[in-house]
Amino acid sequence: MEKDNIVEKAEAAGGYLNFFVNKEEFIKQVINQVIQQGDKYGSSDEGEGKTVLVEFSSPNIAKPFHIGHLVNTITGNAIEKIFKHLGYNTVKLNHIGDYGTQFGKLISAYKRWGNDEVIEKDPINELMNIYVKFHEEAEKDPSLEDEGRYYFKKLEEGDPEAVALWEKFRELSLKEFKKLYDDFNIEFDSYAGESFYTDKMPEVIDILREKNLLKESSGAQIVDLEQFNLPPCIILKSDGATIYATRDLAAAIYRKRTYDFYKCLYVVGNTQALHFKQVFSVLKLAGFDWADDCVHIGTSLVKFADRKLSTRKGDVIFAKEVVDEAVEKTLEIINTKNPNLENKEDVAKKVGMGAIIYTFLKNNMDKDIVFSWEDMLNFEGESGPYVMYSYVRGKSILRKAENIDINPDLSNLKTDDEFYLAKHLSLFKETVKQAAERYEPFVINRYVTELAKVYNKFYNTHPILTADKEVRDARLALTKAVTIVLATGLGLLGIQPPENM
RNA sequence: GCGCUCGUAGCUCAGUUGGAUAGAGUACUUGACUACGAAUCAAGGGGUCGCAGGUUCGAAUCCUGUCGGGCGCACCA
Repeated sequence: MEKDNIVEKAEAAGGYLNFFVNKEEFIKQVINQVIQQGDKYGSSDEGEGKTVLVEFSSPNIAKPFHIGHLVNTITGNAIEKIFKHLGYNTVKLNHIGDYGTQFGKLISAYKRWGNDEVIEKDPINELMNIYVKFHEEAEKDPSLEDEGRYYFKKLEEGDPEAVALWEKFRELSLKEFKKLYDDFNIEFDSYAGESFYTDKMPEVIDILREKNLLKESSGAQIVDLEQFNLPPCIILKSDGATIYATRDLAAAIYRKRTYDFYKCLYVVGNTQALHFKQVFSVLKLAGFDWADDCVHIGTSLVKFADRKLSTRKGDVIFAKEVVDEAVEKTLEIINTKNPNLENKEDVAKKVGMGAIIYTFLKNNMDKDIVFSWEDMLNFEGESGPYVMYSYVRGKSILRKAENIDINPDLSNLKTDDEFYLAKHLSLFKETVKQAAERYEPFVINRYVTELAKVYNKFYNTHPILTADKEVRDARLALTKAVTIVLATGLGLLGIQPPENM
């Protein structure tokens, strides 16, 4: 054990060995460390020189961004920030769904019913509308399907008109998605989607063929994965076309070459667990040992308490609705509780976004997220606003303090509540590490919640500004340390707390 | 049928490598604003950790079985 002044004595008690710490010394060390390191507190250099790729969000163009995508986006964003805090060089990849027969259908639909004016106004919904219309019409007139396939073929062949239309859809969609990413302050390093890998797939097939891994089965080319106790992975469909597994293989190889990643994290819905097991296994069979560095982080399915969300039945929640509701609700609360607040809209947005992020990162990903407007918009108790409010109160006190001793005597922090706070602050680094090891942002979420809770208790029982000067200054230092860690922790989740609310 | 996963308070969930009397929030009841911001705090009731075996000084945690829910199981992604 490291020699320091913290452990005072140790004694055995009923089969346990109890250590007694020198609280005074402990508190001093923790608080000084937090204040010195500021927003670097809890960081580390364990990731130095290592690149971690995080693939997340990955919406399909020309389709609405629903709540499932939102959960995924928020989760991936937090994971990236957590790894970054640990010193890793991180790269955020948005593997856009921009390839497939569906785009042939969309081109066909556009040529039939597309109206540029309407599309400019509300691109995704209008593209969605004509896409749905295509399917309705195709029920009556099956020849439409052929037309869709025809245009997809054109697209693959590089036909200028088809390509131009596809690019237009892609641009319009991305523009729309970026609005949402802006709301959450998310920026991607790459939008290389499925289409980006089209010309990289032949090589994958060559590699697999060369290693004798490809087998013919019912007309399709597959890789047998029986030794892994997995169903076979289809590489080429019986019509000779590629499939998403092929694209994921090409993407993985491309990424390894381009970034030489230490880890490649796929933040994708839990429902695709088997798919990733198959893809990683194929890579392994092909001799790519780095397949072990590829990790599927399966995000939670979102459902209602009594039923599951169903796109088909129109029982869906769009990301935009969630954002709008949260901001509106926050504005209402501000208007009743703090009507004179400046920049209400800005604050409402921060608090609203924070509430959403908090809700989605509240529990571990093995469980489904039971969505309820009531819970999401309840800003009391364990919630984003609760933690942000604790931060805001701390900052408010710090702003009011005058004539502070920059280097206060921290031995004035004698109460249990103060000790618990210091104790909790000391746990931050370990918490960040654990969140990364488990690939679970909720670990951070629980941490900041607990810290806020302990601070609120302290706040409610002990005077800060009105305490004797020496005690006051020590408590101010403690408050400062708490606000630093709260802001850092929230930041790792992608939550930006306001200074007032 | 097979694989993965979950089952802890009315509800939503913590409880990582087995340890002291199983914890939060919510909801409900009650108390605290002439106090640094009440989006806060304090107090109370609420449990066969799905069930049954097993491993051992000790199991919510590990093993086996079983029941129940979710997801997935070749040419969609």
